[in-house]
Amino acid sequence: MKLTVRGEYALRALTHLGLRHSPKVIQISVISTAENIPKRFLEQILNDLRTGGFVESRRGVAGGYRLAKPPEKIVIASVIRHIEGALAPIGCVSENYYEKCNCPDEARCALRSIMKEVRDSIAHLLEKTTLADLVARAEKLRSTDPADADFVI
Amino acid sequence: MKLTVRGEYALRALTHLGLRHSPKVIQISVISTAENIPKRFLEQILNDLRTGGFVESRRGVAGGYRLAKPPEKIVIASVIRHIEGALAPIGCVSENYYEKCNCPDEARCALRSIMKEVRDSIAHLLEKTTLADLVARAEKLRSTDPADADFVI
DNA sequence: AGAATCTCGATCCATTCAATCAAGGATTCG
DNA sequence: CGAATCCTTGATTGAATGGATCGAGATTCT
Repeated sequence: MKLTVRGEYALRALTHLGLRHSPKVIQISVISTAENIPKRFLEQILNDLRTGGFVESRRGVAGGYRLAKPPEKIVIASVIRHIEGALAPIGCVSENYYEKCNCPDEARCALRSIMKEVRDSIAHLLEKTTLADLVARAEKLRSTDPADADFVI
Repeated sequence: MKLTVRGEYALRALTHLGLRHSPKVIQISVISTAENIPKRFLEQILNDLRTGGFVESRRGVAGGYRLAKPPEKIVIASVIRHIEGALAPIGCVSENYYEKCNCPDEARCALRSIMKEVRDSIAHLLEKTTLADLVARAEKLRSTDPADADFVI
């Protein structure tokens, strides 16, 4: 699994929405400045998250985005799969995005068997983690180290 | 971590050499045809593995490649790091290829804390796996399912 | 109507990947 | 020695991907 900037932005935006989860919507520009994400790019990403069913939008003057379901129901693995594609380090061990590789005999490929284990450990971790966990961590981390916490330039 | 075709080829070539580990060298063209890897490309990759200290070469008529050290000493994580770069899914949690990310506060980034766990589980798995393990798996897999094993077209 | 905001497709540029090519050196065998 | 064989190095190509921006259109509120 490789998380591109796109995926990173998606998860950071979701965390932002999760921390302020409510029926009220939040504008792209607010998230953009708070999270330091290029606005136009974030636009694309939020739209993508919408078609994936993770957020919902409201247009017009008081428009913006909010989560489409409670944070506990948003599984990180699903988000990454939707934005980035396979979790697996190589196509031939992916469950959701399988691709045949060109090795002589896939069923007896030793590399494949190792990579399968890598995939499983990644998937296991990310399947059990939800946006609620991310939000909880964010809240916990926010309160740590209050000494430096004030040093925001 | 994402394994490109380049890394896949590198590990398959190493496995090939590992299965036939001896002072005698094996030619590029032999590995190329046996493993179904484009010869010119494999040339590049083996050369790269040589500068990484994983294999050594012998020139001339009876030239070729062999492992530079016993399979037990060749750690898969090192190979992947040399060929592909970071194991971590995102730069800001990489131990060997750290890159700062643009989130407002890296030390309190919830995403980073999750990705750190992913990185650790990947690294743990690949650090403890050596080429000897890969070879052992290959040998074990070779003997399974002997019914279909003969059907090589 | 008009302003604010999301929507959606087109486009751009830089980088990476996979692969090939070309020229040259080194080595060994006969 | 000379030729075959093979490694070495660097350049290059073509396709795909990633990051980002733009512009016009649709929607909603006031």
